[in-house]
Amino acid sequence: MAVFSKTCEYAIRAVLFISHKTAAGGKIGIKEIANGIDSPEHFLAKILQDLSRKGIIQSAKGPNGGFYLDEHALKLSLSAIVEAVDGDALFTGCALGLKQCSEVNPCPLHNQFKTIRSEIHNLLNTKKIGEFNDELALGLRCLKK
Amino acid sequence: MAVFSKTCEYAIRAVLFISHKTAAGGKIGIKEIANGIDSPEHFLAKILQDLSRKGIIQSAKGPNGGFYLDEHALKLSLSAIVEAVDGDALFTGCALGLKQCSEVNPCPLHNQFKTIRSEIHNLLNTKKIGEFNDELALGLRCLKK
DNA sequence: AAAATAAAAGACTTTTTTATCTTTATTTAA
DNA sequence: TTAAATAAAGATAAAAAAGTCTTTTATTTT
Repeated sequence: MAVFSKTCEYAIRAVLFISHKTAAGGKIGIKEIANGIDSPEHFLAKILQDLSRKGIIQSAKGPNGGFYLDEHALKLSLSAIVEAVDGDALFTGCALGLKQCSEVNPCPLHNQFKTIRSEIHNLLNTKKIGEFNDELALGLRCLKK
Repeated sequence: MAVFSKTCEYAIRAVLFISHKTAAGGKIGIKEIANGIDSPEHFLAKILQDLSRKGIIQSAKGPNGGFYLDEHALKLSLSAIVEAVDGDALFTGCALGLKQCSEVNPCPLHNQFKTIRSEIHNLLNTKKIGEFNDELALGLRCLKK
């Protein structure tokens, strides 16, 4: 199993791509995004529509339209994307799938995974959408293949 | 997204249950296991058949038959179960799903997730199947609900 | 040898995830 | 005000994961 769903992988890659490509203002179209992150265009469209409805990214129709990020969106952390797409199971769920697993009723892996989950949550909370722009511009980080 | 697939969650819970229930020798049947970990019986049967084929657990047909663990199996770590069921994507895959993500061609989250992945791998490598028996016997750890 | 027991195997169904294709609505610019 | 551009929405489809049910095979006990 992967850490994130395919949908969430595409979502994160797309948002970072939009951030990087529109850092100088302007918008970017779905075709260019799908191509830039190597994802199926129409499937990605659905994902971005959803993120747009949830206010995580912005969009505009018509000529010169496309996707972009507003001031608010730029300050969001990666966990906002993950929670919007995959929910909070990764941060709060039991590793062994037990609904009632808790401090007082722990599964065998409860304590160990509590630590790991909080590390993941902390990492995704700390990393902001816009903070990868520079390295992406320099070609030091990859979002496709 | 959860950390493990549902199949893998059942697999881990079932193997720990078998270990605990057969610690004194003897075998345990699929019905009792499914009931003990709150999983669908026939679905679990398939999972255990697979683990049995792969030598991670043992089984015997006929009256007084059932599932059990041999000497070798008891020494295995949880990562053996995870790798058998979910493969090694959790330990080696790119968080953003990029096939060619690597040290020289890293995704934006490569370094952070390298650490997290190795912590998970280390945890699962360290924990042995038999080491939960005592706490399970004392009712201090839960495998169902 | 027959009956009973229990896992193994096979066929099938349902649900979820991932993906594709077509049509509609909105906006801009000529 | 019409044509072009572009996201939004809807309808399917394909693939994978999860779950169920039935039949077969192997083993043991009587």
